[in-house]
Amino acid sequence: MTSPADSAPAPDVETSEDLPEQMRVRREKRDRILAEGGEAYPVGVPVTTTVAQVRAEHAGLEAGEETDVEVGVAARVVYLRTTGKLCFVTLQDGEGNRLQAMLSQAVVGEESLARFKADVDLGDHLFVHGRVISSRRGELSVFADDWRIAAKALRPLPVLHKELSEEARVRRRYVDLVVRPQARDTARLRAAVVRSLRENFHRRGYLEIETPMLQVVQGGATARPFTTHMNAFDLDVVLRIAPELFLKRAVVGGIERVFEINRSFRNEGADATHSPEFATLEAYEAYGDYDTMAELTRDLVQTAALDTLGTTTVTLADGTEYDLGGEWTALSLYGSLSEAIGEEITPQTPVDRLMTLVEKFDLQVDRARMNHGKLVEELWEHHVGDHLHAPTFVRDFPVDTSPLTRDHRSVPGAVEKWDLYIRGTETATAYSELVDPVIQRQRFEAQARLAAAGDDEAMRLDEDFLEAMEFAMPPAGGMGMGIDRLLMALTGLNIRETILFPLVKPLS
RNA sequence: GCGCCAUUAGCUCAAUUGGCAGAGCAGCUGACUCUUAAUCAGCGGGUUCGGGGUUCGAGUCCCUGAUGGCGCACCA
Repeated sequence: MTSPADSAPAPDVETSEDLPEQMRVRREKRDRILAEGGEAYPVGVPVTTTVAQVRAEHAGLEAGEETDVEVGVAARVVYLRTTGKLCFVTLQDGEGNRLQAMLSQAVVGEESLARFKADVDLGDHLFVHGRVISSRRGELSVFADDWRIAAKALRPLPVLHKELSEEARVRRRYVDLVVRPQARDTARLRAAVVRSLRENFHRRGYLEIETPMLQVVQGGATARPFTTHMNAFDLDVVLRIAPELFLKRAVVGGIERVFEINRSFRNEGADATHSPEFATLEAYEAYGDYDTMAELTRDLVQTAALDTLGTTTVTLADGTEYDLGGEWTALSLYGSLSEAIGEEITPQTPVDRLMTLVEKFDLQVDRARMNHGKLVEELWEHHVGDHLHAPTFVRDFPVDTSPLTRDHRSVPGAVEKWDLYIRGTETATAYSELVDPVIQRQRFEAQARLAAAGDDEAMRLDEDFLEAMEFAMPPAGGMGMGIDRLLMALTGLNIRETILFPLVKPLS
């Protein structure tokens, strides 16, 4: 919003000589338009329809055929072909639909056509009014009897024939959206996928809620949080690393099927699969367990693929196909690791033996922070995880890396947790939730000891959460899925391409 | 955080061994009433990412900083 103080006439751009030629030229055009009493940024233009509608309603027009249908449309100029007395301009809307406009000197007059050539640039938003016709070559067109600049672009559009460099795409996504069809497709696919997920949950009787992003106690995952401060309470708070502990409070309160799709934040490295702010889905279902959540998750992913792409065999950005359909492989963490290294590893394998193996395979680990679970997961990742390609559930994890998961009903020392790997990337995780408040307190105390020993990713003891659990949470399955990761699975793109405006470092 | 590679016109990219910094599109001027990334003729446009150094001479070599990509580490 512009405050009154800001609306004073802008001073002339004194630095115009310093600007690149093309920006200087466009600023001069704007100034000239205003000086001649015209408008470079009118409050509105009298549009009567959209580019898409014109195309849809006149799809059958034959080459050279004319109609009496008069329309007013506005969109961005992406091509200009200014011949002597008949000019052609291609307009493109936000979805990439294009429509040609033709400006004939015989219709608009010599003065208007000259002004068009002088004032209109690639990238401007242009309004044209006229009859819908098909050109002699069969191009659907508006045969203009009037035109107007709807908004003047002061910066040149990049070339439409080459993709922007990867950095330029991310830094100027708005330009990327104009020039690159896949940028538009990805933004729309993301919205469609999230919609599919929501509708699926609603069909299942789940309630969507929003839980705090500003939290007093770091919990729900092992990760380093962003820290900040609330002045009014003089209180240090963290941006949430997961919504888990609040969603469970909701289950305690009787919201027995609950989900949230929202952002979490982790103050860790950023790479092709990690973003400091990322969208997750978390869902809890009372009287379910991790098997219930596996079925749910497979259906959510497969239905999202069918709803948005029409198939579970998705075509990735590199042209390869990836099959998300059918049943998915399930394997046991300990079993698959034992098989891979040819030695029986169980939840009872001592830390010393695991450390020996880690050294034998030359894996780098932070010795001070290692426990049984971290070592097993390290070994598993290198021997099994890195080689997974097809969608795979990896089941039954070590207890000491899963403080919110209940003990396995039949495997001593393990917990009922699975991770879902898609194209080798961890995309979702689920538990049979730990609901015994006494054991939960013991797990938190173990985490607190790690934190005291300097592990800043460890969970903190959340007394308020424990009190909630002491009012009894029903047995439940819980699941978390990365929305960005799901988009990656459906497209084969880097995480930064699935996020419209990812965090980028300032240039200066 | 560590290592490797990259950064050149508005955009996408060239530039041999250290020897006059270029192309396509875009821009400007002119021609053209059915073009399709229009065409034709002509003309402009550069802090070669910033700073420092070596050299007669640096886009190119050295040091340093910034940003990005990839790999490793951490993580979902």
